[in-house]
Amino acid sequence: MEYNFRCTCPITSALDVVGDRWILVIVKLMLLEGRYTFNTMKESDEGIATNILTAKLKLMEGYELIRKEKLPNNKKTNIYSLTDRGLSLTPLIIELTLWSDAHLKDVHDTLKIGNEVELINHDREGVIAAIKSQYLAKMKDILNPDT
Amino acid sequence: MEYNFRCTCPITSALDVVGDRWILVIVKLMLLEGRYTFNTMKESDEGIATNILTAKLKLMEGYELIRKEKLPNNKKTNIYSLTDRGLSLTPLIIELTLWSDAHLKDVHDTLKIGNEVELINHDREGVIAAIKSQYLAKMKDILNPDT
DNA sequence: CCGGATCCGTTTCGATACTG
DNA sequence: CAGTATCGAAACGGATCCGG
Repeated sequence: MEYNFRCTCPITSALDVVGDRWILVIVKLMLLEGRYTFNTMKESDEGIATNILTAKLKLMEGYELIRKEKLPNNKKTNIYSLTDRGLSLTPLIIELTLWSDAHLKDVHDTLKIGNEVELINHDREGVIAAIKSQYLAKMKDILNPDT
Repeated sequence: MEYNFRCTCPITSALDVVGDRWILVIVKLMLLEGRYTFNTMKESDEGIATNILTAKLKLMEGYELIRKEKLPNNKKTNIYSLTDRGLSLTPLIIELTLWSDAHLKDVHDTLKIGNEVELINHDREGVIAAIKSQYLAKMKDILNPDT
Protein backbone atom coordinates (compact mmCIF):
# COMPACT_ATOMS: atom_id res chain seq x y z
CA MET A 1 0.00 0.00 0.00
CA GLU A 2 1.25 3.45 -0.87
CA TYR A 3 0.58 5.30 2.30
CA ASN A 4 2.16 7.77 4.63
CA PHE A 5 0.59 8.06 8.04
CA ARG A 6 1.76 10.93 10.18
CA CYS A 7 0.33 12.48 13.29
CA THR A 8 2.27 15.40 14.70
CA CYS A 9 -0.41 16.60 17.06
CA PRO A 10 0.33 16.00 20.74
CA ILE A 11 -1.68 13.25 22.35
CA THR A 12 -0.90 14.20 25.91
CA SER A 13 -4.45 15.27 26.61
CA ALA A 14 -5.76 11.89 25.58
CA LEU A 15 -3.19 10.31 27.82
CA ASP A 16 -4.77 11.88 30.87
CA VAL A 17 -7.33 9.19 30.27
CA VAL A 18 -5.58 6.54 28.26
CA GLY A 19 -2.14 6.83 29.81
CA ASP A 20 -3.47 6.43 33.32
CA ARG A 21 -2.94 2.84 34.34
CA TRP A 22 -5.64 2.83 36.96
CA ILE A 23 -8.29 4.24 34.69
CA LEU A 24 -7.58 1.50 32.19
CA VAL A 25 -7.62 -1.10 34.94
CA ILE A 26 -10.97 0.13 36.21
CA VAL A 27 -12.52 0.17 32.75
CA LYS A 28 -11.27 -3.35 32.27
CA LEU A 29 -12.72 -4.46 35.62
CA MET A 30 -16.07 -3.03 34.68
CA LEU A 31 -16.14 -4.14 31.07
CA LEU A 32 -14.41 -7.51 31.09
CA GLU A 33 -14.90 -8.69 34.66
CA GLY A 34 -18.40 -7.42 35.22
CA ARG A 35 -17.58 -5.52 38.40
CA TYR A 36 -19.71 -2.50 39.24
CA THR A 37 -19.36 -1.82 42.98
CA PHE A 38 -16.55 -0.32 45.01
CA ASN A 39 -15.88 -3.48 46.95
CA THR A 40 -15.85 -5.92 44.06
CA MET A 41 -13.38 -3.63 42.31
CA LYS A 42 -11.06 -3.38 45.26
CA GLU A 43 -11.16 -7.16 45.70
CA SER A 44 -9.98 -7.86 42.16
CA ASP A 45 -6.58 -9.31 41.45
CA GLU A 46 -5.33 -5.95 40.26
CA GLY A 47 -4.62 -4.95 43.86
CA ILE A 48 -5.87 -1.38 43.82
CA ALA A 49 -5.80 0.55 47.11
CA THR A 50 -9.03 2.04 48.38
CA ASN A 51 -7.82 5.61 48.36
CA ILE A 52 -6.64 5.27 44.78
CA LEU A 53 -9.90 3.64 43.78
CA THR A 54 -11.84 6.49 45.36
CA ALA A 55 -9.74 9.09 43.61
CA LYS A 56 -9.84 7.44 40.21
CA LEU A 57 -13.56 6.78 40.28
CA LYS A 58 -14.09 10.44 41.06
CA LEU A 59 -11.77 11.42 38.25
CA MET A 60 -13.50 9.13 35.80
CA GLU A 61 -16.85 10.54 36.78
CA GLY A 62 -15.46 13.98 36.01
CA TYR A 63 -14.26 12.77 32.63
CA GLU A 64 -17.74 11.33 32.08
CA LEU A 65 -16.34 7.88 31.55
CA ILE A 66 -18.52 6.40 34.26
CA ARG A 67 -21.79 7.11 36.04
CA LYS A 68 -22.53 6.64 39.73
CA GLU A 69 -26.03 5.61 40.76
CA LYS A 70 -27.88 3.83 43.52
CA LEU A 71 -30.56 1.20 43.35
CA PRO A 72 -33.94 2.49 44.56
CA ASN A 73 -34.19 -0.23 47.18
CA ASN A 74 -30.60 0.02 48.37
CA LYS A 75 -29.36 3.34 49.59
CA LYS A 76 -25.83 2.33 50.50
CA THR A 77 -24.42 0.47 47.52
CA ASN A 78 -23.17 2.59 44.65
CA ILE A 79 -23.47 1.18 41.16
CA TYR A 80 -20.78 2.35 38.78
CA SER A 81 -21.41 1.92 35.09
CA LEU A 82 -19.59 2.92 31.94
CA THR A 83 -21.02 5.75 29.89
CA ASP A 84 -20.92 5.72 26.10
CA ARG A 85 -17.67 7.60 26.36
CA GLY A 86 -16.30 4.98 28.70
CA LEU A 87 -17.48 2.22 26.38
CA SER A 88 -15.67 3.94 23.53
CA LEU A 89 -12.48 2.71 25.16
CA THR A 90 -13.45 -0.87 24.34
CA PRO A 91 -11.17 -1.16 21.28
CA LEU A 92 -8.29 0.09 23.37
CA ILE A 93 -9.00 -2.38 26.14
CA ILE A 94 -9.16 -5.13 23.54
CA GLU A 95 -5.79 -4.16 22.11
CA LEU A 96 -4.39 -3.96 25.60
CA THR A 97 -5.65 -7.43 26.40
CA LEU A 98 -4.30 -8.82 23.15
CA TRP A 99 -0.92 -7.24 23.81
CA SER A 100 -0.84 -8.67 27.32
CA ASP A 101 -1.75 -12.04 25.96
CA ALA A 102 0.99 -11.94 23.36
CA HIS A 103 3.78 -10.54 25.50
CA LEU A 104 3.21 -11.53 29.08
CA LYS A 105 2.85 -15.27 28.86
CA ASP A 106 5.91 -15.43 31.04
CA VAL A 107 4.31 -13.38 33.79
CA HIS A 108 0.92 -15.01 33.87
CA ASP A 109 0.19 -18.53 32.65
CA THR A 110 -2.59 -17.29 30.48
CA LEU A 111 -4.90 -14.36 30.30
CA LYS A 112 -7.77 -16.78 30.00
CA ILE A 113 -8.94 -15.30 26.78
CA GLY A 114 -7.38 -18.29 25.04
CA ASN A 115 -9.20 -19.08 21.83
CA GLU A 116 -11.01 -15.77 22.07
CA VAL A 117 -7.93 -14.27 20.49
CA GLU A 118 -8.70 -16.00 17.22
CA LEU A 119 -12.25 -14.79 17.38
CA ILE A 120 -11.11 -11.20 17.85
CA ASN A 121 -8.73 -11.43 14.93
CA HIS A 122 -11.43 -12.95 12.79
CA ASP A 123 -14.30 -10.59 13.58
CA ARG A 124 -12.91 -7.67 15.51
CA GLU A 125 -15.78 -5.28 14.96
CA GLY A 126 -18.32 -7.96 15.77
CA VAL A 127 -16.64 -8.83 19.03
CA ILE A 128 -16.39 -5.19 20.07
CA ALA A 129 -20.03 -4.58 19.26
CA ALA A 130 -21.01 -7.72 21.15
CA ILE A 131 -19.03 -6.73 24.22
CA LYS A 132 -20.65 -3.31 24.28
CA SER A 133 -24.21 -4.47 23.72
CA GLN A 134 -23.89 -7.24 26.27
CA TYR A 135 -22.48 -4.80 28.78
CA LEU A 136 -25.32 -2.37 28.22
CA ALA A 137 -27.93 -5.11 28.46
CA LYS A 138 -26.43 -6.40 31.69
CA MET A 139 -26.21 -3.00 33.36
CA LYS A 140 -29.71 -2.13 32.28
CA ASP A 141 -30.86 -5.34 33.89
CA ILE A 142 -29.08 -4.47 37.10
CA LEU A 143 -30.29 -0.90 37.29
CA ASN A 144 -33.75 -1.64 36.00
CA PRO A 145 -34.59 -5.23 36.84
CA ASP A 146 -38.35 -4.82 36.45
CA THR A 147 -38.58 -3.76 32.83
CA MET B 1 -23.50 -12.79 18.36
CA GLU B 2 -23.70 -15.19 21.26
CA TYR B 3 -20.55 -14.43 23.08
CA ASN B 4 -19.22 -13.93 26.54
CA PHE B 5 -15.85 -12.29 26.80
CA ARG B 6 -14.25 -12.32 30.20
CA CYS B 7 -10.70 -11.69 31.31
CA THR B 8 -10.09 -11.97 35.03
CA CYS B 9 -6.34 -12.02 34.83
CA PRO B 10 -4.62 -8.87 36.10
CA ILE B 11 -3.17 -6.66 33.41
CA THR B 12 -1.00 -4.59 35.71
CA SER B 13 2.20 -6.03 34.28
CA ALA B 14 1.19 -4.98 30.80
CA LEU B 15 0.40 -1.56 32.16
CA ASP B 16 4.02 -1.04 33.14
CA VAL B 17 4.40 -0.59 29.42
CA VAL B 18 0.98 0.37 28.15
CA GLY B 19 -0.20 2.38 31.12
CA ASP B 20 2.85 4.60 31.04
CA ARG B 21 1.94 7.78 29.23
CA TRP B 22 5.50 8.63 28.25
CA ILE B 23 6.25 5.26 26.79
CA LEU B 24 3.21 5.58 24.57
CA VAL B 25 4.19 9.12 23.65
CA ILE B 26 7.70 8.05 22.72
CA VAL B 27 6.49 5.15 20.61
CA LYS B 28 4.17 7.54 18.86
CA LEU B 29 6.99 10.03 18.26
CA MET B 30 9.10 7.31 16.74
CA LEU B 31 6.41 5.57 14.77
CA LEU B 32 4.14 8.37 13.60
CA GLU B 33 6.42 11.37 13.63
CA GLY B 34 9.59 9.72 12.41
CA ARG B 35 11.77 10.94 15.27
CA TYR B 36 14.75 8.82 16.25
CA THR B 37 17.21 11.01 18.18
CA PHE B 38 17.11 12.36 21.72
CA ASN B 39 16.93 15.97 20.65
CA THR B 40 14.24 15.63 18.03
CA MET B 41 12.14 13.80 20.59
CA LYS B 42 12.55 16.43 23.24
CA GLU B 43 11.69 19.14 20.72
CA SER B 44 8.35 17.62 19.84
CA ASP B 45 5.08 19.25 20.82
CA GLU B 46 4.53 16.67 23.54
CA GLY B 47 6.74 18.69 25.87
CA ILE B 48 8.70 15.90 27.49
CA ALA B 49 11.41 16.89 29.99
CA THR B 50 14.93 15.70 29.34
CA ASN B 51 15.28 13.74 32.54
CA ILE B 52 12.02 11.94 31.87
CA LEU B 53 13.07 11.23 28.31
CA THR B 54 16.34 9.77 29.51
CA ALA B 55 14.63 7.61 32.10
CA LYS B 56 11.94 6.35 29.79
CA LEU B 57 14.31 5.55 26.94
CA LYS B 58 16.39 3.54 29.36
CA LEU B 59 13.29 1.78 30.63
CA MET B 60 12.10 1.01 27.13
CA GLU B 61 15.49 -0.38 26.23
CA GLY B 62 15.17 -2.66 29.24
CA TYR B 63 11.74 -3.75 28.08
CA GLU B 64 13.24 -4.39 24.65
CA LEU B 65 10.80 -2.02 23.03
CA ILE B 66 13.58 0.03 21.47
CA ARG B 67 17.19 -0.35 20.44
CA LYS B 68 19.98 2.21 20.84
CA GLU B 69 22.69 2.38 18.21
CA LYS B 70 25.19 4.75 16.69
CA LEU B 71 26.03 5.37 13.09
CA PRO B 72 29.54 4.16 12.22
CA ASN B 73 30.59 7.62 11.05
CA ASN B 74 29.00 9.51 13.94
CA LYS B 75 30.02 8.65 17.45
CA LYS B 76 27.91 11.18 19.29
CA THR B 77 24.39 10.82 17.91
CA ASN B 78 22.32 7.97 19.27
CA ILE B 79 19.78 6.41 16.96
CA TYR B 80 16.77 4.97 18.72
CA SER B 81 14.61 2.53 16.81
CA LEU B 82 11.64 0.38 17.65
CA THR B 83 12.18 -3.34 17.97
CA ASP B 84 9.59 -5.85 16.79
CA ARG B 85 8.21 -5.80 20.28
CA GLY B 86 7.96 -2.03 20.14
CA LEU B 87 6.29 -2.20 16.74
CA SER B 88 3.77 -4.62 18.17
CA LEU B 89 2.31 -1.62 19.97
CA THR B 90 1.21 -0.17 16.65
CA PRO B 91 -2.44 -1.27 16.94
CA LEU B 92 -2.58 0.31 20.37
CA ILE B 93 -1.11 3.56 19.11
CA ILE B 94 -3.65 3.53 16.30
CA GLU B 95 -6.52 3.07 18.74
CA LEU B 96 -5.09 5.79 20.91
CA THR B 97 -4.90 8.16 17.98
CA LEU B 98 -8.43 7.31 16.90
CA TRP B 99 -9.71 7.87 20.42
CA SER B 100 -7.95 11.21 20.63
CA ASP B 101 -9.39 12.19 17.30
CA ALA B 102 -12.90 11.27 18.38
CA HIS B 103 -12.86 12.77 21.86
CA LEU B 104 -10.45 15.66 21.93
CA LYS B 105 -11.67 17.81 19.06
CA ASP B 106 -12.33 20.43 21.70
CA VAL B 107 -8.74 20.43 22.90
CA HIS B 108 -7.00 20.35 19.55
CA ASP B 109 -8.60 21.55 16.34
CA THR B 110 -7.70 18.36 14.62
CA LEU B 111 -5.23 15.59 15.03
CA LYS B 112 -4.34 16.00 11.40
CA ILE B 113 -5.14 12.46 10.58
CA GLY B 114 -8.37 13.74 9.06
CA ASN B 115 -9.49 11.45 6.26
CA GLU B 116 -6.96 8.89 7.40
CA VAL B 117 -9.54 7.87 9.96
CA GLU B 118 -11.76 6.52 7.19
CA LEU B 119 -8.85 4.64 5.74
CA ILE B 120 -8.11 3.01 9.08
CA ASN B 121 -11.70 1.99 9.56
CA HIS B 122 -11.82 0.62 6.04
CA ASP B 123 -8.60 -1.37 6.02
CA ARG B 124 -7.26 -1.50 9.53
CA GLU B 125 -4.92 -4.42 9.08
CA GLY B 126 -3.57 -2.99 5.85
CA VAL B 127 -2.82 0.35 7.42
CA ILE B 128 -1.08 -1.24 10.39
CA ALA B 129 1.01 -3.45 8.14
CA ALA B 130 1.89 -0.46 5.98
CA ILE B 131 2.95 1.64 8.94
CA LYS B 132 5.20 -1.11 10.22
CA SER B 133 6.83 -1.96 6.92
CA GLN B 134 7.40 1.67 6.05
CA TYR B 135 8.93 2.26 9.47
CA LEU B 136 11.27 -0.69 9.08
CA ALA B 137 12.29 0.36 5.58
CA LYS B 138 13.00 3.88 6.72
CA MET B 139 15.07 2.90 9.75
CA LYS B 140 16.99 0.37 7.71
CA ASP B 141 17.79 3.15 5.30
CA ILE B 142 19.01 5.38 8.11
CA LEU B 143 21.12 2.76 9.83
CA ASN B 144 22.36 1.16 6.65
CA PRO B 145 22.33 3.76 3.89
CA ASP B 146 24.74 1.90 1.64
CA THR B 147 22.83 -1.30 1.02
C1' DC C 1 -20.30 -5.58 56.48
C1' DC C 2 -20.14 -1.43 52.65
C1' DG C 3 -18.21 2.76 50.81
C1' DG C 4 -15.35 5.48 51.30
C1' DA C 5 -12.10 9.57 53.81
C1' DT C 6 -7.86 10.84 56.01
C1' DC C 7 -3.20 10.65 57.41
C1' DC C 8 1.50 9.81 56.32
C1' DG C 9 5.92 7.85 54.63
C1' DT C 10 7.84 6.71 50.17
C1' DT C 11 8.31 6.99 45.29
C1' DT C 12 7.95 9.25 41.07
C1' DC C 13 7.35 13.33 38.20
C1' DG C 14 8.56 17.40 36.02
C1' DA C 15 10.76 22.10 35.17
C1' DT C 16 14.81 24.31 34.95
C1' DA C 17 19.59 24.73 35.05
C1' DC C 18 23.77 22.89 34.00
C1' DT C 19 27.57 19.63 31.78
C1' DG C 20 30.74 16.78 28.70
C1' DC D 1 23.76 16.32 20.88
C1' DA D 2 22.70 13.77 24.76
C1' DG D 3 22.17 13.70 28.65
C1' DT D 4 22.84 14.98 34.79
C1' DA D 5 21.74 17.39 39.02
C1' DT D 6 18.67 19.41 41.83
C1' DC D 7 14.56 20.16 44.19
C1' DG D 8 9.71 21.08 44.95
C1' DA D 9 5.23 19.05 43.65
C1' DA D 10 2.39 15.38 42.85
C1' DA D 11 1.13 10.53 43.01
C1' DC D 12 1.19 6.11 45.24
C1' DG D 13 0.26 2.65 48.93
C1' DG D 14 -1.02 0.89 53.30
C1' DA D 15 -3.07 1.41 57.35
C1' DT D 16 -6.53 3.19 59.85
C1' DC D 17 -10.75 5.37 60.92
C1' DC D 18 -15.64 6.51 60.29
C1' DG D 19 -20.74 6.91 59.21
C1' DG D 20 -24.55 4.12 57.84
